[in-house]
Amino acid sequence: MSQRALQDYLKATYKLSGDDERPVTTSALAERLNVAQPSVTGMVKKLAAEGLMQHIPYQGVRLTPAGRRVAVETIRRHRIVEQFLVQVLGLSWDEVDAEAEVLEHAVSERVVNRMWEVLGRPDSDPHGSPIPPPHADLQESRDLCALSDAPTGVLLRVARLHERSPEALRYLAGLGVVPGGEVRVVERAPFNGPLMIGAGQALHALDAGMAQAIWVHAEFAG
Amino acid sequence: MSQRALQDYLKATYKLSGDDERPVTTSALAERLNVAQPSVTGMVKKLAAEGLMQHIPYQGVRLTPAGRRVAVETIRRHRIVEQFLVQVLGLSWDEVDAEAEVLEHAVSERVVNRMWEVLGRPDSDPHGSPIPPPHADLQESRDLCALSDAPTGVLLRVARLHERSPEALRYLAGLGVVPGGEVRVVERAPFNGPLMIGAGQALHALDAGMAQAIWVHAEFAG
DNA sequence: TCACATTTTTAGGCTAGGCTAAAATATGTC
DNA sequence: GACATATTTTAGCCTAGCCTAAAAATGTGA
Ligand SMILES: [Mn+2]
Ligand SMILES: [Mn+2]
Ligand SMILES: [Mn+2]
Ligand SMILES: [Mn+2]
Repeated sequence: MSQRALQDYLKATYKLSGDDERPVTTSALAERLNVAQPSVTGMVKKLAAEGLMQHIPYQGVRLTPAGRRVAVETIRRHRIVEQFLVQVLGLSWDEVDAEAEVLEHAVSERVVNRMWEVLGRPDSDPHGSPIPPPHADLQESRDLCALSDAPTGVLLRVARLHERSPEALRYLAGLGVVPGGEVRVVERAPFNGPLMIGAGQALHALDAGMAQAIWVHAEFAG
Repeated sequence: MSQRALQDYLKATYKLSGDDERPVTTSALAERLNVAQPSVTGMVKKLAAEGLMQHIPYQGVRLTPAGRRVAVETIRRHRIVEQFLVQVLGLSWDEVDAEAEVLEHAVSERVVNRMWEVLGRPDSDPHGSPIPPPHADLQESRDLCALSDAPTGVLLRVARLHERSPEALRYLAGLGVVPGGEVRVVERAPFNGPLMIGAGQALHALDAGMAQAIWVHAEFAG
């Protein structure tokens, strides 16, 4: 198996599985990886044979501890590369994801750790996602909740942005929604409708899907 | 075709072809790329169909102008990455070649040009090989000759080291042979035998093959 | 509990980039 | 100019990673 395919499958499984490590369907993987469902079934069998996944036919897949380690190391490389591209090479934070999606498979452990050192051992990437120390595990969403699930009226601090398209990120930044910034949910339309959010002085309508990509600190003692 | 295969084949052809752009045999490519000869014939046909090479069966291959451009851009990325790994990330100059061999296919034009700017637009890599400006052509061995062809007794300045193994590079550095350093050919054994070279105070015997990897300025006005 | 819609896997095929063994071509020697 | 030898190409095969269409398993609701 190519490193690229292997790492992308494990990473996608990890991200879809969540902190509670619930099983992931092959169709969810297919959608996330932009490949057909039978392609996923084929790859999943190989990854299971390698001991990186557990596959229960018709049920779904789960990462083994070994698979989880590969996934976490790949995500760590991705985030360090992103931070490096922004801090050292001056690329803009909304466009580094695509570059990192390739480079995460090409940088060696030595190179990525040197990057991390040169950056001063940062603990998060340009989108607010955590960077663990070498070989450490990753706790993704400690004390965070999506803006779509956040209480109304409370002042909240933005922790991370999960949206990957540069356009979406620039749009959110234009609204004042950036990691470390403040937002308030003013009103929530019923039936999973758009949210009215306050950021700075202004009030904006925000699609519910986009609100899921915005993670805020659950308790904001601001 | 994958970018990786395409770029490595064109790069190898460029390097084996030399400044006079003489035709390259498929067996020479096979040896350089560590693949079997029939694999090269197959790839060469595809690259010729893409307009990147001209293939005359049983004779050899030559790069087209388009193929040469791809080769030069790939070599440029390789050398900028090497210099960046040494200068910014602190890797040692004898071990960056292997890293660059992978990264040269993964860094985008934007990233490599930012690296070049951050480095202060260097005109050579850690081994003394030239780095052209963006989109410029490459003149590899202007006024250089291999130590194996250099005149005896004359003080020479080392321009570049073509050897790729870290062990060989460290050995040469241990002898005092580094880009920018000085050497003198004291004696040359007949039948392409070893050379006696002077570097600093000391005198060393050097294999003729290794002497081919050392390029010196043809006229040293030192 | 059984029919039906949905999800997943299997079956079979394709391209890329390798391989070995056999056939074709080129070259050096007499 | 003919032949032996070396080089190169062709033929046929393999694995990886993708695809579509068909078959099988799942689970829903009457
Ligand atoms: Mn990736
Ligand atoms: Mn990120
Ligand atoms: Mn390469
Ligand atoms: Mn170099």
